[in-house]
Amino acid sequence: MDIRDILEGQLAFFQEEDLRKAIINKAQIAEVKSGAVILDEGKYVKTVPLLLSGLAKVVQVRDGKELLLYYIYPNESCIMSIHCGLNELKSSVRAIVEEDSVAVLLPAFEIANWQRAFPSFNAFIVDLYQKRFHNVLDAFNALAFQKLDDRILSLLSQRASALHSKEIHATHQELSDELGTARETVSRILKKLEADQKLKLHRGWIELL
Amino acid sequence: MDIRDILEGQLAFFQEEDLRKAIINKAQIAEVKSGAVILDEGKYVKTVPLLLSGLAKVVQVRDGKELLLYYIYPNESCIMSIHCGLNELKSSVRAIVEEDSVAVLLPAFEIANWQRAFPSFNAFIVDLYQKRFHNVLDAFNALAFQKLDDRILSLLSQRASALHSKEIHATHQELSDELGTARETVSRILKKLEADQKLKLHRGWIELL
DNA sequence: TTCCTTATGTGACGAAGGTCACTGAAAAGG
DNA sequence: CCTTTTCAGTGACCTTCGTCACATAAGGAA
Repeated sequence: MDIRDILEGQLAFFQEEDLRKAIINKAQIAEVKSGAVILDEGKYVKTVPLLLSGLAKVVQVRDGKELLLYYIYPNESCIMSIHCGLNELKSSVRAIVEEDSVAVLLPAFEIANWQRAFPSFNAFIVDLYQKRFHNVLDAFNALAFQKLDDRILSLLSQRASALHSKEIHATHQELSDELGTARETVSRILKKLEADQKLKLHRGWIELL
Repeated sequence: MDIRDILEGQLAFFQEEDLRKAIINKAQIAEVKSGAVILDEGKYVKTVPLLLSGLAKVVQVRDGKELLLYYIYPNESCIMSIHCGLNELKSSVRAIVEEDSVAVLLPAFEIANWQRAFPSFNAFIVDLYQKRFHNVLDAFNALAFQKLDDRILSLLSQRASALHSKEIHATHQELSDELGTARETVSRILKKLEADQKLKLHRGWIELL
């Protein structure tokens, strides 16, 4: 089966055929390995990734400290890329691939045109803004009102549901990074949560109960 | 001069005449006093306010604690109202008028129609999402990476520039509410900032230096 | 096995802020 | 003026976390 046909199918939520054609003609397909940085702070945006499969996360970075904002799921794009592309801004966040992914790379300069020309593309962007706005508000709330043990539990169940599995493969260090806190603190709290029968600890992975 | 003419002028950034007409026909004008709550958490949204003059703030509330998200300036609307209106969601935030304001109240059920029919209305909404997204990210960053003294200074200069004045009329209690912190702490830090010649304290107001 | 790397556990200590309990000073309203 | 509110200042103490300094333990690799 031709790659174009696969794309045509994957992009069915773009109703206009002309739009799908335009995307297939102008965009590239990229396989991206886990750990790759799709978008980095301080950089200008040339292409906007649209995730076909896999998983990516968007984090806020500041003097070494990283803080999770939200995840990008298949059939979603990175609103910060679009945002920066549209306004020729530098990114203030970093996007990192969590699981090996396949993405369509849309040229940034076409975004505004497509948005003007195709209602379903505009709807796609507005919808994305809405979702991310919500995500960032949630992240804000977590930071503002929840204590670390709740935030850790939330993060774990978020990851569990993202990967459809009760086993989260991550080190305490990785978790503490996403939460913007210290590894030791995460270890201590995880120990407490284990004592409370909420989870089971293993080297390198955690089992939610 | 007729109120309709004033409106026509104020709404000039909506390019389509049909849109301006529609707004003038379907919308109400309201004068809102300082302190009024335009949008409250847990409520459904019937009308979307578009601020003509004045100033409002949007805060996140949780068990009594309030936290400033961003301000709404003239010619802007409340993205959370739109968001909730479009998706028939309950609000999770509260919007409070800071300075006596005049607003056009747009019926929520028309928003989606107008957005579909009028490019400039769509652009208005997308633009608003962008701005607010940015604002919330900033709030998130402040919370995540800045210490209280910086956050207090930021808040004060934000308010100063919003009101075009170096005198901020607010009690320590009000400031601590917006920052989600304790009044005593704000008092202590303000004292320190005064000692550092960054500002001058008075009863009920603060002078930025 | 043995060695090495990486992940985790733990104690001691400190800093930032929140909480409580007052004190005193300014305005506002009789 | 005098009384009542409202605002602001202060000390003592507590909690949550971050930091530093190690001790261990689990897997790999040789």
